[in-house]
Amino acid sequence: MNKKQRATLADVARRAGVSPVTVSRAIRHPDMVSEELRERIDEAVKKLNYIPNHLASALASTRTHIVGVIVPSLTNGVFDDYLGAIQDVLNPAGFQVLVLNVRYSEIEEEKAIQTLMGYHPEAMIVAGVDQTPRSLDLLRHAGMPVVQTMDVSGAPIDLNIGLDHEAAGAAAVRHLYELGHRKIAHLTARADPRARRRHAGYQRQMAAYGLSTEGLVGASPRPSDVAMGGELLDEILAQVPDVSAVFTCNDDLALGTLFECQRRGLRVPDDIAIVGFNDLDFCVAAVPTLTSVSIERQQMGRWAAESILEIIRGSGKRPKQTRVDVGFSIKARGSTAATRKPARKKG
Amino acid sequence: MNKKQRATLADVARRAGVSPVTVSRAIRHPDMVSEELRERIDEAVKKLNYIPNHLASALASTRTHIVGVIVPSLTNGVFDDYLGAIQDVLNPAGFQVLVLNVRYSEIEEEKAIQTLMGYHPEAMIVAGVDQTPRSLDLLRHAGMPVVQTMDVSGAPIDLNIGLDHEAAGAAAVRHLYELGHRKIAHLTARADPRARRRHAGYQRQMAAYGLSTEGLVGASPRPSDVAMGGELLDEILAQVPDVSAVFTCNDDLALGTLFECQRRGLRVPDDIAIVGFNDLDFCVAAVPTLTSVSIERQQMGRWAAESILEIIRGSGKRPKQTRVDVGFSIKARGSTAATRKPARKKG
DNA sequence: TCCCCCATTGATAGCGCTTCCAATGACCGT
DNA sequence: ACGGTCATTGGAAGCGCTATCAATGGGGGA
Repeated sequence: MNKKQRATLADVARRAGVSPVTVSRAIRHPDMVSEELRERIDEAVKKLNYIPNHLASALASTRTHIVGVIVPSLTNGVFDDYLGAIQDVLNPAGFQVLVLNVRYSEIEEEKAIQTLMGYHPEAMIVAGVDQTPRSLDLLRHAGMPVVQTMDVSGAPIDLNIGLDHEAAGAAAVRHLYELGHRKIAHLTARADPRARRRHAGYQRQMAAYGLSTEGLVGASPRPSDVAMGGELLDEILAQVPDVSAVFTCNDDLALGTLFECQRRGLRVPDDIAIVGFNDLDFCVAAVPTLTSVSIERQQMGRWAAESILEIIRGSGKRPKQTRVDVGFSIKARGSTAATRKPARKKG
Repeated sequence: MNKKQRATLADVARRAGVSPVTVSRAIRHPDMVSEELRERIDEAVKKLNYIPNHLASALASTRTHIVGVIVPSLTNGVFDDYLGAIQDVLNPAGFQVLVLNVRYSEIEEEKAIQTLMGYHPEAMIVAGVDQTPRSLDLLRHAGMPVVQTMDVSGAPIDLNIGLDHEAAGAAAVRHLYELGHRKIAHLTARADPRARRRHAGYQRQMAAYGLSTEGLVGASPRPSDVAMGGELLDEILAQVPDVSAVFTCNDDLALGTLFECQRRGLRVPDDIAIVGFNDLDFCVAAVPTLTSVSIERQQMGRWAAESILEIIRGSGKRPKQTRVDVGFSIKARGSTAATRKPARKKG
């Protein structure tokens, strides 16, 4: 660790015997500088280990080339795929993605938006549509493109891509109903707004079928993990021993449910059918394979990033499409395969 | 989206009828400003929705309050816990963590380090000790504290906290050997340097026991996922049908292995024992529960962050300890429970 | 009562870079 | 040979903020 300050543009200029402006140009628009100087400058850059100061450059040009992204979690593969897609579009275009993880906390999200704005990003991508009034206000007056993803409820701030979680929850119930299930449980961990909508969809569809949900909803305030799936299933079984299917708010809980069934000797899907949410990679590997609601997380990320580029490059022109519902699809697998007959109890 | 520029310090000053310096002070050192002015300024800040420009402030003060963190992946819970711990220390101290995910690519890592340095972070935390020569050079001359985490091999650049993956790999083998296993397989996905060391430890320990590893190593160049665990187990079984135990380079593969056993009707641990790595949350939920090598990812993150704060606050003084081996521990669970007797084949 | 000290506020000078415009000289056509 | 054009290069100003030091005035001690 040498204590000497990092080299600046001026240092490079001095060493190459040119003016600072020329160095700046040689780096950003090499074709505007004669070959001779360019080489001399490149050499000086190497020699001095010069790395442009992004803060100074951003300040002077009022172009930060930063896009702020707020995610509520990094614990599962969902946001990894999503972020990956965003970066794959933005990085090659010369933009840096600044990610803040707010761990499903509205207060952290408010702070994160504020922090992010301090960096003057050129656009912002936030997950969900349920920001606090203060957050909404900040975003609305941010003076930059804002994309809300993952959800399509309500009136978007600006651009919006997502899916209808209420419909997805209802569809999961429908899937099970059509397979003959009537006692359908719902398990949900610390419920973010989207999980809550899925729950609402479950309730609505159950009601539409005239089915009671009493004793069939297992909820925990803790963040979800696999073990919780088992715990919540325990609770349900204690109240409704003949529950025949479980729809969980995410795949972790689905996996935990599957394990708990194995532990108890309940056959899946014969005794209990399971539907998860997100369609993470382990769904196809599990035994039996897990039915899950698949969502287009990569597409959401890609679209958000591409729309932003379009706006920035088009100097503010709005893209023709500002709102997209990417839908969802139920990947029907082993955990909801048609069963020959009710095999347990009361059959 | 209003197009008008964001308010600046000067705008606030004008509105409050004070000088810009006073506004700056009122925001950063409120107790240095009289109550009356402070109130007037606060009001102006609110009214104008003023958010300090972090870039300008960092440039002027040469304090960015940024700590750069490079992670090789976000796909599993490992780096989530780690990042969470880092943020929990750094954020309250007024530092912003800038995370770059390099997806296990050395080239991306090189670029990420360069990018990060453009932001003039006050410290850097990188995962692993296997940076490219160019990366090492950049980090060594970065003129800031650098913490390498997750591994302890070789000569650290600066600070270092991690564990000995070679020893961990060997310990996993020892655990299985002592339970009577002799045909111990190793499964590994796209191998980052740490996974490679675990593999080396496996090889060393097998050799120490005089055991052959022929046909017992399943490797894939693809990034790991749960399904791959099954595929690799298939390969092993094709070559060594009487394999009795499997050590995987991570828990995803372990889970996939478990599922594959279930699919094939192989009993775990009676027919095949399994040891994973990382001890992710699902290990305790699986049936049987999965034995795994537990690592102190939160502690590594916390220590890295705390050491950085210590150095920054102590104006460069080195902490007494600059290198820590946090070790590892094998969480012995159901998947390696002692079996009564060899139950399959050749028994 | 006078002076010193401290608390409060402001003026000035950059941080490292880019934008904008001017200056230079080579080359061209006529 | 001369004005004009283009390709290069440099100078000056300033992005929004903070560090530094100066200026102001009130209060307390001698």
